[in-house]
Amino acid sequence: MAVRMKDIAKDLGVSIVTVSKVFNNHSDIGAATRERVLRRIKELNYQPSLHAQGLASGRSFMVGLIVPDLVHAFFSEVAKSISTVIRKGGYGLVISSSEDDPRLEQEELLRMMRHRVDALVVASCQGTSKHLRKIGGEVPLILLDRRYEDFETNFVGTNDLLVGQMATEHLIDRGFRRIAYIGGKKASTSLGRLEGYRQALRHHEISVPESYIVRRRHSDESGDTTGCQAMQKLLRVKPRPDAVFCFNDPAAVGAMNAILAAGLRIPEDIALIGAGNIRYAESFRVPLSSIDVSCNALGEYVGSLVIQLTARKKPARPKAIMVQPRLIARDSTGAKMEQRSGVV
Amino acid sequence: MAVRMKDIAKDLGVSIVTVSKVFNNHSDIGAATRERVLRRIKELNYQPSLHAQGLASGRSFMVGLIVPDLVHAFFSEVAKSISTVIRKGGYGLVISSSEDDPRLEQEELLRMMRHRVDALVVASCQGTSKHLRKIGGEVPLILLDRRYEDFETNFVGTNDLLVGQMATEHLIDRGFRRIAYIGGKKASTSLGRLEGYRQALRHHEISVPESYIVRRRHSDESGDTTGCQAMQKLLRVKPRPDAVFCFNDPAAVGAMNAILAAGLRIPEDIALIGAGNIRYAESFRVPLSSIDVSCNALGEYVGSLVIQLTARKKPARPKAIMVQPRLIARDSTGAKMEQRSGVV
DNA sequence: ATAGCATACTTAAGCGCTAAAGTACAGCAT
DNA sequence: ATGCTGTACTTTAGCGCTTAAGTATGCTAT
Repeated sequence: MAVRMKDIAKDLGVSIVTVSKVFNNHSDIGAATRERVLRRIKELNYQPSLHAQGLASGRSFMVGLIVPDLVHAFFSEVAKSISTVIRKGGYGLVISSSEDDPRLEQEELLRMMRHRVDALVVASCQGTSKHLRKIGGEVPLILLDRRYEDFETNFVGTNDLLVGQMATEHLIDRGFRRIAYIGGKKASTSLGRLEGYRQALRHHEISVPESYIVRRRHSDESGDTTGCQAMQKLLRVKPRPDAVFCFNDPAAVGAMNAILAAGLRIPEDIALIGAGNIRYAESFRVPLSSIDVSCNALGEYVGSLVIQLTARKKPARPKAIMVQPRLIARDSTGAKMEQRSGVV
Repeated sequence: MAVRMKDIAKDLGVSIVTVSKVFNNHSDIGAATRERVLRRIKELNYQPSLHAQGLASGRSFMVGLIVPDLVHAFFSEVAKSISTVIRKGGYGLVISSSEDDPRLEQEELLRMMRHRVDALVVASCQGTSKHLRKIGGEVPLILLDRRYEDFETNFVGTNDLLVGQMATEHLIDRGFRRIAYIGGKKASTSLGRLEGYRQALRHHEISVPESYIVRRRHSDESGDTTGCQAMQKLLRVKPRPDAVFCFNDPAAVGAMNAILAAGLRIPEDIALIGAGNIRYAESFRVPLSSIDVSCNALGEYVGSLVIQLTARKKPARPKAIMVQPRLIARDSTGAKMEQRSGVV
């Protein structure tokens, strides 16, 4: 088995607590002893057992993160960012994916509770906030990206209304009028962006048939497949839309494939805009216009919130932090080719 | 704090051990008591502390996974697959990313040791096998995707020689002769694929200048940027290559951007093939030919190996499992447009 | 009637650590 | 000499669980 404090203590003829105190930088240890212990720790490459530490101290120094899909570049990018930030605070990240399945998410939530994580970050795909409310009572909880109307807790995400407005406004700007929407069924991101889309259209007194609005489940896990199916449905609607706003980029990729497979051109026949500005967005068959949400910013907000929440004992008033979205116009909306950042 | 066995035991007037035995399905508990305990467990939504379980049992039921880059679709796909497989065996997955930085990888390795993971899966970016050898002595270790000449341990990955041969053969088949290679500096995948590339060329008695072979560091984390830079270098070589084999898909995307930015066409001016067949490979600006490596197969092999390794106490003879690669020809090598699987 | 045995539990010990309380001793003032 | 202080430790207890080793009870075979 691994080296224990006990081993080091025995080797040096001191008590276990002395070793513990050296390791945790307590002040009441003499310089000479400290030196000896430190050397031995290094020699044996001692690594404390997180099990024991967690059990004894009541803190795990672990943060849990549950996302709907790790392969979705948006979430892995955010995960990376969160991990980098909290690592500086001495926290580790336990990542897990719900595959956009509420049941699996619930299981993973419980698993995180078993880990006794010090804080929990969830991009939830639950239909209701019921389970999360319960969890929120036990451990500091931060909702990521998606939130619930009836559950006021810490939230870090985007102003989705604005995302929807910006995307739709951009399409209107570019002269499109028959603008369709592809979104998810439950996620608040989809709802917020849909509302923004509707407001923008209303503001410009553009009306579209309800059949222009297609919403599907499993919009994040394998969003491209769903996006493709949704687009195929839209292609059958008369009059055919001349532009589509997809609530996320994977869906937009799927839509792109469907449009091109139908022999139509982007943006000449149908323009396309997504949201998230994922890695490779500019490298798709038609470089994809998107509403950028800074993953780094999200990760940093989450990270500092984690530090805050774990520091205080009294539950603080829930905080909602929103990252401002930003339009990135590319070919798929006929915007002028901008310099590709991938080209150095 | 969370509910403990102690609470349930007190509520029911039984001993803690009785509760533990019910929870772990021991046979020596009466049906009535079992029933009562089970009900109370459910009522209180009891979740055992992994800290305590791990400490007492010496097993953590955790598997560690360290990859160079979570945003690289190949690794997140494999992570997903591994997680799915080992979950069935009662194991959880702790994922962490090294950002293609050997120092960070070493830190994460140590963190995993602190977790006392029951097995460790690493797609390593270390220059040498030194640290990994040490780790391998302490916990069942599985190298994923990349291996070391001088370290015979469990390995799950691809036949890289074959990957290189298949890609190069395909380019030769398609009539290209001035074939360049873009790869990484250290990773065994890059070395193996390079060797396959060389063998294929030799076999067809094609010789290329050494300047056709470009190798860069950080080929996985942000591989697209590196691929782009490498391609720019290749574009300056005279005579210009008419085809490029990139050792992974992100690099190929970067190369693609560089070629198109230079005003050249794919595959008319330069053909391109990658490896990994990542999600979206068919959705890039030019649908990308690639050598497919089944992420699911990798995940399943890793998963069953984990189960095997954790089951036995004696260290078994190291196993090397290789997934057979498969050519997926798309537009970027001028292959006939195949049906896009994204279109249903 | 009694040993033998299975059934259904409990008690005891310990996993590796931490936090709190205790102790020994030197140096100093009174 | 006595008490007081600070320094440098050690002892004790306990975190929540598991494993192994009891123990009490009723049932069966002889």
